[in-house]
Amino acid sequence: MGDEFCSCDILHENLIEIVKKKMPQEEKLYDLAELFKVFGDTTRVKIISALFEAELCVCDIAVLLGMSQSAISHQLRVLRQARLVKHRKEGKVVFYSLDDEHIKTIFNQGLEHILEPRGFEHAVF
Amino acid sequence: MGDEFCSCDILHENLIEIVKKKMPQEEKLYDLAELFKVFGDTTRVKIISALFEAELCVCDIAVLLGMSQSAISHQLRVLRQARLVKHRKEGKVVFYSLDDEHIKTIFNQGLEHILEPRGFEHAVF
DNA sequence: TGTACATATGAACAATTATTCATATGTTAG
DNA sequence: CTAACATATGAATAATTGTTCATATGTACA
Repeated sequence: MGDEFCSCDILHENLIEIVKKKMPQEEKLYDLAELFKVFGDTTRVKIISALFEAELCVCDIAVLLGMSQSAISHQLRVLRQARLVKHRKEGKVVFYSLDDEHIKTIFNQGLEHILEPRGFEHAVF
Repeated sequence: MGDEFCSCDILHENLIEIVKKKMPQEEKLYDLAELFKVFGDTTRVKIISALFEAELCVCDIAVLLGMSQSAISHQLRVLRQARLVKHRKEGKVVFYSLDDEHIKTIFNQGLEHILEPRGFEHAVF
């Protein structure tokens, strides 16, 4: 190995302990990663972005994104399980809409981040 | 197929057009998904969460998370490329810290979402 | 100059995940 | 009850991605 110990550990040992204590529970961080995983797919981001504008049925979304009904339905299930969208049934048709205010904040902050101009440190030459 | 058309399309045709026009560019949505993908991994969420508390070197993080130096280094690269962390070199040691204010908002909104009590619609019996 | 050490990186493997295809469920209209 | 339709879902496949292992880079110090 050789990965286990390094002089650096000794130097920052206390700091590591302090940080460890301040960090949220392991389980919370796991759930948080699961949540962001849901945002981390182009199809789902597009669906969310569409539902930002209006309530839509499954078929609308499929047409809008040019994808199969099945693919959309599978992704809507993921979004539902993460409680990001809610659904309303009207006869055969199921309408989906956003379920949460946090989504808008997360989404917009994400957009702001990617639109931010790059500093020197990040320049890709 | 049979997925291509449905009566539903005809009903909401106008709505689809309106939504399509309002949605951000395809490319932006792709980048956004890429950004969230970076948040969507337990190891990286833990790293971010640790850097919330203090600037740390690679080795500190490896010890803190009980993972190999290599694994951490690979993940730090991903975080760097997404401009979520910045680094500062001091001799052999490289210190990492958070690079962006949006991260904190995104992170906290995410936490609020997962900590939110579940409504009836989402109850898992 | 050479050794020790912190970090970075390439390749390979294992695990996860999105989409497709086929089919099931549930609702409406005849 | 049956046919038509919107949506959901299971299984399989294809693509993506995280970690490991081995090794490279670059800095400090003797």
